[in-house]
Amino acid sequence: MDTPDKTQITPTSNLCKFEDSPVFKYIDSLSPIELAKSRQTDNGFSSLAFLSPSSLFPSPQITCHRESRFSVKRHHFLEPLNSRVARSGHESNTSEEASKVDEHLGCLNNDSSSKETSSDQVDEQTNLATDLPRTLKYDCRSPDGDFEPCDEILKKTNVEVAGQERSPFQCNRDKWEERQQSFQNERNLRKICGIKRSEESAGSDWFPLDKANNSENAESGDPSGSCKQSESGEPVMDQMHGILSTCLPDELVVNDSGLKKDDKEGNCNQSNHQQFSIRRRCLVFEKSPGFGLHLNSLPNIPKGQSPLSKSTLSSMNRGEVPDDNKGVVTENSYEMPATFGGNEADHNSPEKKRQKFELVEESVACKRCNCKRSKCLKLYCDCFAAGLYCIEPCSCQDCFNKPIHENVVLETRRQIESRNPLAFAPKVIRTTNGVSDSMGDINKTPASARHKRGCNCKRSSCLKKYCECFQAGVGCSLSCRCEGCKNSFGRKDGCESESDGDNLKACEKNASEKSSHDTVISKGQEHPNLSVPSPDISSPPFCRLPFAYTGKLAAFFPHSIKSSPQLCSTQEQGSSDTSSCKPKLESNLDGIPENGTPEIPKHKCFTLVSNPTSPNCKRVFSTPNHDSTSSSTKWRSRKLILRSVPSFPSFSPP
DNA sequence: GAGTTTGAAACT
DNA sequence: CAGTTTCAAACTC
Repeated sequence: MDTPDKTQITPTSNLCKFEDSPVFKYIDSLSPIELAKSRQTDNGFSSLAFLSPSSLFPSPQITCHRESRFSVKRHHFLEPLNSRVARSGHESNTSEEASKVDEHLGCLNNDSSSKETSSDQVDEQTNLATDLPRTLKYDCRSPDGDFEPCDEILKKTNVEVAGQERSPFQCNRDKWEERQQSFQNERNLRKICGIKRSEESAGSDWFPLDKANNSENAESGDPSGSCKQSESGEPVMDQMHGILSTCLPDELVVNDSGLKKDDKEGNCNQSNHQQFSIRRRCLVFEKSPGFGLHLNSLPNIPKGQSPLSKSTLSSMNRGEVPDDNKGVVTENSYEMPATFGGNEADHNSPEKKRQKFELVEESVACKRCNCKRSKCLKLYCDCFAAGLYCIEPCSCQDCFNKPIHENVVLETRRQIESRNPLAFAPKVIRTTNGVSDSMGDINKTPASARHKRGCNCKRSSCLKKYCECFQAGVGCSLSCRCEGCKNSFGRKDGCESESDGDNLKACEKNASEKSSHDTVISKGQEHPNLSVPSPDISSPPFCRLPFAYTGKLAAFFPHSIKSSPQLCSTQEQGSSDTSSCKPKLESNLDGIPENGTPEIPKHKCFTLVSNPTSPNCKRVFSTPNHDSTSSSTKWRSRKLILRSVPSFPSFSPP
């Protein structure tokens, strides 16, 4: 009676088939159209993507949610009655938080056992159950274990369909199983490591995927004490990656490099899993228009408190995931949105840490809001705008920006982002290392940051905190429409302000060089292979490109930027990063104005700055014109990002 | 602390 | 896209 309807099954099967295939994955990533499609689907799937900001809404629900939906459907269609019965209770748990996992472990295990026995599982399945720890089993059954059902479906389908679709299914079956296993492993890992950690990692580092292997592997061995590999012998990471690809079309191909690398290096499960988790989160984040912090609000933070403690506390109070593992990570929690593209390298680098710390110190503390009529559900609310829940210190009234109203908050955010995808993106692109100095130079402002959209001051002369630029401690830029700008951090028109004549000259010089750089960059893009990843490259805190992509991409084009002494003079690290990734990307986007700063002449300024700094590189590429049409903007951004993939053929597996 | 000013956000 | 309104922070007293 539950015999799966072919029509119903087909889509799923096909989906698996396509996504499983490495070739298709690769093509998928290369094809903007396909990607856009899938994204739209995802978007429509749920607001999960939007919810993704782990820092804010650390709840594992996000991940589970997506997965669960997948699994539930299949269960209904394909699962044997007994299986469903056994699992029925389980499904209800799908949306439950990971924190409750333990509570259901026993139950789940039972379910899993029953299911495994009941269903004609392949030996692999059995083996998997045996090999995997309890938690893993749980995972299999858990709502998260959508893949198991899928696997079953596939198997059944294979039997039923036998000749018809046998080829495709057979071809992908193994992969599916592998992915399933890897998926389970990941879940297990997450359990072991603690969801929070993965979330933190997600919020903090994207790049870590690669680097994490080196550092984390050593530091955090696999709790289980063994490096796991899929039965097929294929590194779990690879499988996981495949799963990701399947489930999360958004994943950048770039990640593959890291994965592959991991595989080659024989990293342990934990790190891999962590990374995997991170990626997943990243993926989700990417989908989200962006959970950015309004950095301009950050400067308001009183400095009496310890950045770390403060940030941590803030995170906890606000319902964010506290960063327990890394002191520096606190920043992430705070910046979570912007940090989606965090770079592990940054964390590892002492200098980067210092910079981050400084940044945190500067901005972590969050001023409490005092909203009275907005219910803290509008961008008027600093907390809301920063992607944070209001907490006790807030003096707001009728506040809805609280975890208990998470749904409301998320929905509101979604709406706001639908209007303006960048609404929650960091307003200020801060370059601690001077990455955006390229831009800064152009603008002649000493501040190594810029307000993404620019201010619109009329009477404050940009000398008071009414001015977002001033408030953020950054100079005005060409993006600003302020009148009578006297921003002490840098006037929009002048390379003066604090800077002296030398700066002015430098500014001009930089501008000219910038042009040349652009040229170089363009060439580099044309010949991406020529670019060589730079190990030293670390993205500035503000320049967090989602996924490993950021780091990698940046790594590919540091040279072009560095070629300009001035641009890099201040701080090579960041500059290389930002510039590298930006120009590169921009080249791809030729003719496409960057979001929110369309007025800025690309070739004059590193308008790109806004982009690179953008919490999500995707945004970086989105066109300003599309701001109003959020969806279209998103798609385009993603397309662009994907297009950059070809630049890294060597890293991305075919 | 109340009132004013300011500019971003939201709305039309 | 421009103009207006709403809002909350910044500021002044």
